[in-house]
Amino acid sequence: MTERHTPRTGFPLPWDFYASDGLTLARDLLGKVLVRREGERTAACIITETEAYMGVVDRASHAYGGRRTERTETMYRAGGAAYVYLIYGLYSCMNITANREGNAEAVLLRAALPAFGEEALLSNLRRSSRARKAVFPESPDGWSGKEWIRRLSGPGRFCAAMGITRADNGRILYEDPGFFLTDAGICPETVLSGPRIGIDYAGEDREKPWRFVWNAEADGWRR
DNA sequence: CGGCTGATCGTG
DNA sequence: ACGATCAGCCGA
Repeated sequence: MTERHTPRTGFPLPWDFYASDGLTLARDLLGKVLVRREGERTAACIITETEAYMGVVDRASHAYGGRRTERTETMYRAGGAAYVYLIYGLYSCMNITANREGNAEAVLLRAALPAFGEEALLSNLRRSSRARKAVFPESPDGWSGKEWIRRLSGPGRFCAAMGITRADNGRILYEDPGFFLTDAGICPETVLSGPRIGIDYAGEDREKPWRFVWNAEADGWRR
């Protein structure tokens, strides 16, 4: 858990990286590195799991049927914007918009591997756990190894670790020096797809295999 | 393990 | 009311 160097992983990915359709972007995001600077602190992680939400015709999408509200407005932005919303009154979920303005396609970030700034990631997780302490007095502590990685899995936990909240909604990932994606030269090989999680209400779109998981360990990634 | 449950609040 | 969730607990 020692910081050795700042990630010299190159430059923010440009706007056209996000210009493809949601399904393509969902796959392309695997292995990319999300970097977030907050003051002095920098945290970064490697994206390992995504879900595509395919606009106004997708029954699972917040924008289904062309729904345009204050919340969903961000989804209609051109590719490269962060769409962050609060779910169950407790957790933040982060999407990245895809395609052109008006398409309302977006990719939910569901899991990642810690890449840099583990001090910040860990303290963010501790803080978010503390919020639950009022209800569950026993606070988990001393996470390590497998347990630690597991804590970056799940859209809510991922956002909690990275410190992402609705304050980040609408940030443009290709022109924000404090919040961007970069290509670290990671090329995921072992990628599985399957149905999306938690969308039982989506009728015929429930089974669409629009969730993508990179099995990093199978490609030789160890900690 | 797997399945259930309750927390909690913005959005519509 | 309800949800693109999570953690804890219970039973097997």
